[in-house]
Amino acid sequence: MMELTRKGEYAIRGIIHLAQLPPGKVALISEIAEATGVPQTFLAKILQNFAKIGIVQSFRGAGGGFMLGRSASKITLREVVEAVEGPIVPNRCLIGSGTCERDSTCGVHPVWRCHW
Amino acid sequence: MMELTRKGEYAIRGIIHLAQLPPGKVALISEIAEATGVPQTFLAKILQNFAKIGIVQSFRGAGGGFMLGRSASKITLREVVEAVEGPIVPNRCLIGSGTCERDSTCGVHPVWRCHW
DNA sequence: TATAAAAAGACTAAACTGGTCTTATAGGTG
DNA sequence: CACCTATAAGACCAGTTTAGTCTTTTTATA
Repeated sequence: MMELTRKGEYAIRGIIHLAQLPPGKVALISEIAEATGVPQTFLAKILQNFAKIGIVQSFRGAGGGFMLGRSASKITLREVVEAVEGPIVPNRCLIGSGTCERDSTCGVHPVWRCHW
Repeated sequence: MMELTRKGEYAIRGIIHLAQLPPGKVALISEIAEATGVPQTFLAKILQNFAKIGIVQSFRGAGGGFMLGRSASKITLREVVEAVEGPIVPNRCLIGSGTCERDSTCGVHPVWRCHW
């Protein structure tokens, strides 16, 4: 199934919710979870990860919460998806040269490479 | 990981092997498996499935084996991939209307739909 | 009939998915 | 300082999927 996982779908929903907030406003995880219909602790994990790579900013303690780490126009859907799902690439053998031992003999490799 | 599974990769290798044979020639599963570096019983499953949907033709008994079910030019990579991995669609909510209960309220849906 | 080959189906270990739960830590407030 | 509010971190878990293997059956040929 070449589909997003739940995690990917949830990540997008969360980011979009944050993007629609007035700039500078922080949102509680409980609020985001409720609005997006995502299990709160699961969404928290996702956003915590995003905080590490700068897509969102998090604030602990009273008055804390989450907001985007930079302006929405500088965050791509692809970036969000790849952050949770890993690189969008049709085949492992394209990730880097040397990762596939069939690289030199397999007739499929050059085709993938050319179309990607 | 938005990647092909092993099964998808193996399927492609198998089909390409068959496509490179002289037309009308049947290949033993053992031969295909060896040439493509795929575990034989696993590849057999894949090709047996392809036989059911007509992508390949199979012949049992002595002198049997596999060949393409139609000319290679009429078989698309997408068809092969979708046959093993399921439909290539980024999000479950696009599969059919009514499959997602957030359909009417979710701001993400129309975006997906429009770009797909 | 013997043999060669695919077909079918049961079975398995390991990894991944989609979470939950508990504890720790950081920041405000009185 | 004490207390409360929030995120952070990490252990844990059931269920599903992946990537196979193994055995038995069926079919075709010589």
